[in-house]
Amino acid sequence: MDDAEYDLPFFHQQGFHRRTCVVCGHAFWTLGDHDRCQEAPCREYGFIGSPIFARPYSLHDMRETFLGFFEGRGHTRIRRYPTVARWRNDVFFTQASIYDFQPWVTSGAIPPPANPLTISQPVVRFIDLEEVGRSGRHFTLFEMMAHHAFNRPDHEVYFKNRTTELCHELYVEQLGTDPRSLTYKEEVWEGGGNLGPSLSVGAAGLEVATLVFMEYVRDGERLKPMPLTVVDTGYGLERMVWASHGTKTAYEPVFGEQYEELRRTFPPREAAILIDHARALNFLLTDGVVPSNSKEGYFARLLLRRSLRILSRAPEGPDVHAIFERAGREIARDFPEVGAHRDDLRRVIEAEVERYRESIERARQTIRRAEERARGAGDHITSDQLLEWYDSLGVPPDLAVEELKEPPPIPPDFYALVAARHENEAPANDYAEPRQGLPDVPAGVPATEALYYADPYTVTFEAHVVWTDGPFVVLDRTYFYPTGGGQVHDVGHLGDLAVVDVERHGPYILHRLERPAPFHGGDRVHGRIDAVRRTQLMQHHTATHLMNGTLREVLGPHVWQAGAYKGPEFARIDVTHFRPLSPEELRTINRRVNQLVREDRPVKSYFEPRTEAERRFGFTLYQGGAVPGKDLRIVEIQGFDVEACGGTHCTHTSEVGAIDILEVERIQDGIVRVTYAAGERALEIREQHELILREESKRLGVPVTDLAKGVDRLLAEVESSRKADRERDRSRIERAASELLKSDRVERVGPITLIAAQPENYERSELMNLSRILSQAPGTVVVLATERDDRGTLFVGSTAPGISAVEILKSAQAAFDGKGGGNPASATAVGDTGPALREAFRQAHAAARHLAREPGATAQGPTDS
RNA sequence: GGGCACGUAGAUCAGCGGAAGAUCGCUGCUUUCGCAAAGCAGAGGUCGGGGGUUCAAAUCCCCCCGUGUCCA
Repeated sequence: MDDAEYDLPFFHQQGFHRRTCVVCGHAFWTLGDHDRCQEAPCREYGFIGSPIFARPYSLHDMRETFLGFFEGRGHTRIRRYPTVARWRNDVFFTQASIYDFQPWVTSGAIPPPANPLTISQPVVRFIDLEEVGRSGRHFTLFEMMAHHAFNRPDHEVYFKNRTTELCHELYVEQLGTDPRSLTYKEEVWEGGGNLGPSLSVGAAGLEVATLVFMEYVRDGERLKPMPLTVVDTGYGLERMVWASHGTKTAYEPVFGEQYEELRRTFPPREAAILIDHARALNFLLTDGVVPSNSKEGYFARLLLRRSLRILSRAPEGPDVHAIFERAGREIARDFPEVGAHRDDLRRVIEAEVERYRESIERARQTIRRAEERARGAGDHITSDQLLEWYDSLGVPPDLAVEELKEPPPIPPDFYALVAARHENEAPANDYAEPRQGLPDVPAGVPATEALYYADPYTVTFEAHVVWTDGPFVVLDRTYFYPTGGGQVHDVGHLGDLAVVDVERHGPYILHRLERPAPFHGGDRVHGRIDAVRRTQLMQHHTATHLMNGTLREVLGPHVWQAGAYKGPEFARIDVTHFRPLSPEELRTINRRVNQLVREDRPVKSYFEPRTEAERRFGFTLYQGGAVPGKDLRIVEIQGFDVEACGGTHCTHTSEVGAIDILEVERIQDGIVRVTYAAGERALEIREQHELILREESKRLGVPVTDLAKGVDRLLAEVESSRKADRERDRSRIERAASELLKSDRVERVGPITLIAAQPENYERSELMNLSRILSQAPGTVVVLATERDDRGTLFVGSTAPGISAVEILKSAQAAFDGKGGGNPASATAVGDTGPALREAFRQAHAAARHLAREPGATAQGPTDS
């Protein structure tokens, strides 16, 4: 980055000079006479015991001071975004305030909610989890204070100079920092293909702000200026509060009294972890994360289980709910939504605590059994086993060691070894790929006016072609709905040609025709939408909002939409929930959702300024993911459900007709999927089902109401006939056995009873059973041969301990080219038929007779074996 | 999203290429005035589903389905 990037008029006006840090080598600007930048590790902390601000601040005071300062300087205060970044698929959590505006605002696709703006954004970072409680300054969740400006060529708000000036003014004039103690270190920021200069602001060893200027796009080796430049700043609120107190760690002023109290029971590190995790969980659960074994849910589980593990070491201490709720009440003073559904969150935590208990109990059993087995084998549990248990059973190594009589040592680098087990795994997914295969519309083509928002009922219209490319057509205005928001696209006709697909592409709506478009720019075309399909899509979409609201109502406000699909055949919604739905819950949901249909509530769709909509309805608006932009399209089912949504909807709930739940499944831990049909499709499916019921009841000859009984009867019949088959086989074999036992096939050879026979057409398993019956008495050797399906089978069974069935078999196998083997008790080989088989049988018989005469042959073996 | 582990009798699990098992529970009998308990006997299994390898698969391989867990 060019030095000139940092050479700001502000620095010169104020009399800053540029130095180079003797430690890190970075250039920095200062009014003082430092030879190094004022950030650790280049210099040690200097604010402990001597705060750098004029007075101590609480979190609340500092937040208000910051936001007020920027409001006083032309910024609009924006509400926080959820800590779960549902609007992005490259990350789970909001890790910086700028995440709120990526990718739509920062790419220029959608205008920011305000410009410039200021915000306090709680952010979650798991990268430093191990440092929490240890370093005295790390948190899983912290508030990133920020002021942002988005500059377009035609509208410059402010950039580097003003940003730096504002920052300096905040610290010096508002907070009373000695201007000579501040250093502005030159750095380069890079991320997501963009980069730009940044200034890291240090004071007394602390990095008190980062000022990032997103300015360039990397284009190979060259840098291209961005059409939209962005001021991205970050000020750690907890850090600022800490610096205002100058305490030993940041935890005292941030965690306050609760920290003092917990420290009476727990060491400082554990007390800090407990509160830190409780704070983060309060935000995460409020924002709709349900603890689970994958994705964002796992991080919530991790925090909770770490806390439970600590708490289990102090059984007399407070329980997890007490700590969680205490922390929640503290947060609710400034973020009321966090305290709003405490009972519901309590249930979520209870369910998770229960699962943890079960999981630990299971693990304990496994450990005990494994050790018994190992000891039985004269072996012991290895450190490697501890690793395996942690990975596959979730047993913390210290717990495993507690449980073992002879524990192995826990490797000092245990968690590094765990990480090593996972290092060859696929990396996390990236930004969403832009939709493939759509042509780029050249600049200058006017944006498509989307008419379906205002009027979802019109299905025929006139419009002008503004651009075409092969089968793709862009009109000046359209009623065709493009795939989006989980709703599939319309189909229909433009002129005589079928529209097979409709996609949104930037500001354009692309109609894809069945074949290349014969249109030219300026042509007037007649559009006709498949009204039946559109109506069905509208019914499914409105049904989905009804279902979503009902699920929240019945299951609790922890329920958030985690995905949805509205097609012409059926619709489905995935929601966060901590256990499968019970039949009673399902019934309640079914009743309620259809009641709402019958109530014929008005459904209003309208645009509203974002800040206003958020103020009125809160974050549950964003069920389909956060929608940036100044104005939101609101779909409001009167008195029931409000969501930001771009889909086509019925205007009254009765138009949905009816909703039939088709299927409920747990698609993953923490996510429940409900599939249903509405309107005409609900009727169709109901008719299909009824037809099936009627036909099947006719087939079974029972009334529909007795179908279950009929099926039970049928299954019982199947079962008993299978049993009868088995019984018949058994008695046939038993008969054969008793005939054999009476025949001259039985001979006594010394202490051994030898039975050799060649029954006809037996299966291998039948031979085995026959032999089993024949050799019930100990000291019996059985040799059997049979032919079936052009294969000869030779079977030897032995209950004489000294005589090995497999040995006898081996001696005869070659005679009929038999393949097989076995053990001393039983052996089988399959090979040729005819004379070869008879020869093998003869050899086996002879070998058995020979072995029986050997001195080692006994009828009774050692009884203890 | 990926790795690993696990799905065997009503329950908890063993077996991990050669003739499906243990414990508890269940049923019956013995014993008892009755209960508990004990003893004896018995019922209960398409070894999650589907392909494959093999003379032979609960066991090995592949694909599904389900559960648990760890990591991103």
